[in-house]
Amino acid sequence: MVPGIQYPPGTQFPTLKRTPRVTGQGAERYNPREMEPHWQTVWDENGAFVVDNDDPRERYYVLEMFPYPSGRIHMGHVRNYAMGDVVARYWRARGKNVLHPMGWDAFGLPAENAAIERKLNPRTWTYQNIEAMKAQLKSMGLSLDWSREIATCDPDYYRHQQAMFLDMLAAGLVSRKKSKVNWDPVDMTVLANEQVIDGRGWRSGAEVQQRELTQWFFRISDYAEELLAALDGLTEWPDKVRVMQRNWIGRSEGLRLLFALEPDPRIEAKSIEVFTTRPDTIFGASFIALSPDHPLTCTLAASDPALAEFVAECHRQGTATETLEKAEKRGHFTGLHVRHPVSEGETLPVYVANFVLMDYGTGAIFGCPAHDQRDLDFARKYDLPVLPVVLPPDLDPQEVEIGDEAYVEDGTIFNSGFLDGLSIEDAKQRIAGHFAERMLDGRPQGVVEVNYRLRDWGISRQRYWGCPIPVIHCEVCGTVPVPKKDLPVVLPEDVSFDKPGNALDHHPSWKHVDCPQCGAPARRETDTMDTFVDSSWYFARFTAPDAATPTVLDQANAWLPVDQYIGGVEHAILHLLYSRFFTRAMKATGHIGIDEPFKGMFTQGMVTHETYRNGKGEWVPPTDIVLETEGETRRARHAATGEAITIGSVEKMSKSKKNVVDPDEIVATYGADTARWFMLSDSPPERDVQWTEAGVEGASRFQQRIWRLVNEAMAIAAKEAEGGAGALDDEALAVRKAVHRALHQVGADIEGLRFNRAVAQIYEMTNTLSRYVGLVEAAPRARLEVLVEGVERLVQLIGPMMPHLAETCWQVLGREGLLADAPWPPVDPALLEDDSVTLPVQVNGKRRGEIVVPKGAARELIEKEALSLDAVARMLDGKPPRKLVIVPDRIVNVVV
RNA sequence: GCGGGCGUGGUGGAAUGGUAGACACACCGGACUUAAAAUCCGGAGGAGGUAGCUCCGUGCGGGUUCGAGUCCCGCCGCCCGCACCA
Repeated sequence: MVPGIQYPPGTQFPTLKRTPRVTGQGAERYNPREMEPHWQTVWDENGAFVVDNDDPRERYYVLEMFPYPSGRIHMGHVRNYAMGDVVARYWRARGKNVLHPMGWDAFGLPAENAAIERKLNPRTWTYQNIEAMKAQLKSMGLSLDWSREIATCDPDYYRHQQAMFLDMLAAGLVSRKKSKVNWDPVDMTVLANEQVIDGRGWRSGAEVQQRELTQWFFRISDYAEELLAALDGLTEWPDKVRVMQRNWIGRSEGLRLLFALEPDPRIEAKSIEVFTTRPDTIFGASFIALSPDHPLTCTLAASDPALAEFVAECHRQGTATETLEKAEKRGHFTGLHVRHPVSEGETLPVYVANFVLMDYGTGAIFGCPAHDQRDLDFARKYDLPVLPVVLPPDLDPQEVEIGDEAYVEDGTIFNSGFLDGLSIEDAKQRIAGHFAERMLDGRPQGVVEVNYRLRDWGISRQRYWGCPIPVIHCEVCGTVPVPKKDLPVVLPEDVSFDKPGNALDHHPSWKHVDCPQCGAPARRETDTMDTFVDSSWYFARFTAPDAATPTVLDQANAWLPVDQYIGGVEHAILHLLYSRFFTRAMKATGHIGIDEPFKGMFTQGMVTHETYRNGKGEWVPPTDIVLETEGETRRARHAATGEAITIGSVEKMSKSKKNVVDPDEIVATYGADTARWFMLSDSPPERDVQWTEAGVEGASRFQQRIWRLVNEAMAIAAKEAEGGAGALDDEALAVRKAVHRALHQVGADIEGLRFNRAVAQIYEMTNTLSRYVGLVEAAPRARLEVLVEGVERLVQLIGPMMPHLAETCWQVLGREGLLADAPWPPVDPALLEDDSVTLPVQVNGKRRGEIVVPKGAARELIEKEALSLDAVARMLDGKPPRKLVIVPDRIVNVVV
C-alpha cells in the first residue's frame, strides 16, 4: 500500500469470487489478447455489472440504441457502445446505481430476405445472428447487464406489446382506416417509401402501384401539439434534433374557408372548403385548385374522360422519381366556378392541380399568384390574373410589379378593400373575424384552424417477421380484440416463403380461429406491426425485463427517463418521435408515469474511411492495400499485385465501397481497448471520425506506453520504498497539481460527453508523468507517493475507456478488488488553485510578453511589471500608454 | 426553395470575447542498434533574418471592442435534414 494516499471514508473493495490471475506483470509488452478475455470472464463471474433494482443509491440509466441483429457488428456500433460504456463506467465509479442494458431489435425484413434467399427460418437466422453479435459485443468488454437482455422477436417481449396495443385500442389511441400504400404487384407486398426506386420495387423491379388498404394507425397526430410543445423542455437534446422534429410536426396556423360554388348540374356540392395560412391575401385570389384525389375531383372525373386521364397522370408522377419533383405545375380546368368571397360579383375558376396534396389541410387551396411562388407559376402557365395585394415597404403602389417571382416578404395590404393599410398579421385577424360571422352552407364561412404536417402513424405491415396485431375479424361482430388471456398471439414457426406476399397470410391454418365473441369461424389479422413499435418501449422493458406485465410501474418510473441515450442521427425523427408518443400512450393506458422517455440525447457521428480503386475503377478493400509515404505525398499499391491504387475520398464505411474495417479483426490484432480508445480520441463525438491505420497504431502505442509507465513506476517504488520521506519539492508539487487538474478536467469532459478532450487531457497527464519518472530516478528525494498517486489516478482515468488495461494495471499497482468496483478518485480543490498567475501582456491587442504575479495582485504591481517589460517599453518609446486594460488574473493590454 | 450545421497547420482537431494551433497522427533531425523495428530526446503555421526578433496568419469583405477563430452584417464554399405542407 502506498503511503500518503487517502481514500474517502466508506470506500469498500469487495472480495472477488475468483482470484484474478495477472499475467505479464513487468513484461515488456502488454498483451490484450490474453488480458481482455480474462477480465471479461472475471467481470462476468463477479456479476460486476448486474443491476439491483432495490439498490438504494441514486440511479443512472445510460442506453445506446439497440442493434438490429444483422450478424456482425460494425465500427459504428463500436463507437456508439464505447461512448455509452464510458458514461456507464464513469457514473458507476461516481457511486450511482447504473443501468446499462443491451437487447436486440430483432424483427424486420432482412430475416425474411434471408429466408427467401437462403431457405433459412427467420427465427433461426435471427437467433444465430444474435449469438454471433453478442460474442462480438462481449469481446469489447462493455459494462452491460446481460441478465436484462431482451429480443423483440421473443414472444415474452411482444406479448406485452400486444397487451399494450389492446389497451391503447380500448383507449381510442389506435384507429383503423384506409390509406394509400406502395404496392408491389409482383412480390405482392407493401413497400416502404425508401424501397421504391424510380417508381419500381427495389427487389422485383415491377412498377409500383398506389393501392388503398385498410390499415392500423396510432393516433400520433392527436399528440402533435403536445409533442411539439414538450420539445422546449428537452434541454439535453441536440438542437439539431429538436429542430428536425419541430419541422416534421410542421405546425401551421391558418383559416379553413368556404367558397360558394356556382350551381353546376354535374355536382351536388354547394361549396368548396380550402385551407390557407394567408387569408390576408384573399383579395388577390385568382383561382381554386383541387387535389387530384379530392372527392369533388373524383365525382367530376367519372363523367369527364379528359380529367380522368389528367388525374391518372398525376398519380403516375406521384410514384415516379422524387428527384423530378421540381416538376412543372400543371392543372386541368373543371368548368366549375366559385364566387369570390370578398370581391362582389367576381368568380374564380376551379382547377385540379398536380401540386395540391389531399392529405394536408382540406385538399383544396385558393391561389394567390402574386404572393406564392407555386401559384404564380401556375397562373403564368394558364394565364390567370396576378393581383398584388401586399405592398413592400418603401414602395409606391404604382411601382409594384410581379415578374417571375412572387413577393412573400412582409408589407402592407393594399388593393384589398376593407383590409387596405393593415399589416399582414392584422389583416389575417380581421379577415378571420369577417368570415367567422358569415354563414355559408349552414356553417361559418371561415374557421381558424391549426394544421400539422405530422400524420397518423401507420403500423400495418404485410409481413411475417413482426409482432402480430392481436385482433380477429369476424363477419358478424366485426373487428374483435383478442382477449388478453389468449395472448400472446404467437407467430407460427412452420412457414414457407415459396410464394410471394405475406407468409403469415399464406399459412394454412394460423389465421383461422373462432370469434372470441360469438364463436363463429373468423380470421386473424395477418398484418404485423411496424418494427418501430418494438423499439418504442424497449427502454422501459429493460427496467423490469422479466415482469408478467409490460412494465412494473415503480421500476419504470424510478429508472426513466433514460439519463443518457446515445445513437445515430438517422433516428432523429422517426424512432425518437415514435418513442415520445408511445411513452405518452403508455402513460394514458397506465403503463408508465412519465411523458418523455429520454432526458439526455446524444447523436454520434459516423465512422468513415478512405476509399481505394484499382486501374479498372473497382473498389479495393483497405486490407488489400499497402500505403507508402514519400515526404508529404501518400501512395497506395495493391499488397498482392503491386498495382498502383488510387486513393479516393473519405466516405462512410459501406460494403458497396468496400471501405469497411471489421471490428473482429481489429480486436484480434490490437485489442478492444485500442479500438475503443481510438474511437473516442481526436474527433468530437458528434462529428464523423475517420478510421485510419495510423490512428489505431497510435492508440495501440499509447496502450503500451501506459503499461510501461505503470510498471516502471512500480519498479522504482519497490526499490525506494524504504527511503525516508523528504520534503515535497516544487517538481513534485507541480506534478500533483497537473494530476488533479487532469482529474477535474477529465471528469467534467466525460460528464459533458467531450470524450476527445478527455483523451487529450489524459495524454497530457501521461506526458507529465513520463517526464516525472525520469526525475524520480535521477533524484530520489522527490516523493514517490506523488508518482504512484499520479500513475494510479491515470489508471483510474483510463478505466472507462480502456477498461481491460486499466484493470490489469490496477493489479500491478497492488490494489485490492476490481477497478470496476472502485470509486472515482476525489479531486483536491486546493491543488486546482495557483498562488501565482501568468498574465500575457499585449500591446494593442497583440501578445508581446508575459509576467508572473501573485494571484489577485494589485493593479499597481501589474502595471509596473507590465510596463517594465522590454518589448512593452520599446513599443511605448518613452511615452505613457494611452490606455491600460487590466483584466484581473487574465490579461494585460497596453494601448499606445 | 426552406431549415440547420460547418469552414483553424500536411491531417484529425484545441481554444468561458483575453497568449490561436492544446493533444494526437503524419513528417524531419538526433540517441540506442551491426542494422531495422520498438523506445527515448528534440524540431516544426507561413515568410524574412546567423540570431535577438520582425511581419503575415482561423474561407472572403466590412463592423462592434482596449482586444474577435469566437459577437454583428454581407458574400463564397462544403455537409446534413425537409422538400410542392397552401
